Amino acid sequence: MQPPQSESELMQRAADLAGFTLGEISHEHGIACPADLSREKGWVGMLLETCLGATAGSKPEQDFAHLGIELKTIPVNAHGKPLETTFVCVAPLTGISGVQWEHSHVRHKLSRVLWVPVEGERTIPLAERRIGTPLLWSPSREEDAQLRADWEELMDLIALGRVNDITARHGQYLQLRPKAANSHALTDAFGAKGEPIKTLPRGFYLRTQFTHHILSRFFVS
DNA sequence: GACTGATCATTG
DNA sequence: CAATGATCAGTC
Repeated sequence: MQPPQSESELMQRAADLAGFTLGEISHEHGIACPADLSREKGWVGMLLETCLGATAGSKPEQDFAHLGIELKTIPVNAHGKPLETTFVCVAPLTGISGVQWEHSHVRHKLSRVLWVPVEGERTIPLAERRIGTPLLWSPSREEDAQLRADWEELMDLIALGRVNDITARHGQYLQLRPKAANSHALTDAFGAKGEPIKTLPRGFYLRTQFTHHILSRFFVS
C-alpha cells in the first residue's frame, strides 16, 4: 500500500475499514491473525499501519510525517470506552535541561492524531473484533494545558534526579510508566545528587480518562 | 473493575 | 540498547 497523498485520502482509507473485522482485514493483506495478542501486543497497530500505508519502521517520527499525522489504534469496549492507556513516546531521562513543552516529543506526537477505535474486549476472539469509526484529533487549548501541566511536573522530577520517585500515580492525564522489554532493562539517568545512575526506561502514557474524553468529543451521545 | 508495574515482538 | 507497535496480569 502506497502512502496516502493527502489527509482526505488517508481519512477515506480509514473510514473504509470501519465495520470490518480484524480477521477480514488481515486476510485481505495476506497477514496471519494470531489467536490473541499476548505474544504480539502491537499486532493491531502494525496491521492498521499496513492497511493505511504508513511508513513502516522504527523511526522516531509521525506515521504520516508528510501529512503531520500520527496513527493510534485504541482498544475500546462495546460502549466506546478505552480499555487501555495509550503509549505516547519514550521519556528522555538525560540531556533534558532547557526542553520546554512547546518543543517536546509528547506535544509533537499528539499535535494531530488519527485515532482508530478497535473492539478490544478479551472475550471477543481477535479475528472477530471490529474496527470502528476513525477520528482525526488535535488537542484543544484546554487539553493542551492539561497535558502540559502533567508533562512539566514529570519533567521537573526527572530534572531533579528523582526519576526513581515517580510512579504511575503522578500526572492527572499524562503518566510515566516503565517502557521496556522487562524489569531488567536499564538506561542512563541522573540521581538526586547529580550522580549517573541506571534505571528502567520510561514512557509517557495517556490515561483512559483522557482518551475517553477525546472519543466522546466526537461521538456525542 | 480499575490501575500500576511488567512484559512481548521486531527492527537497526 | 532504543525505538516502533502496545497489552498483560497481579494487586489494590
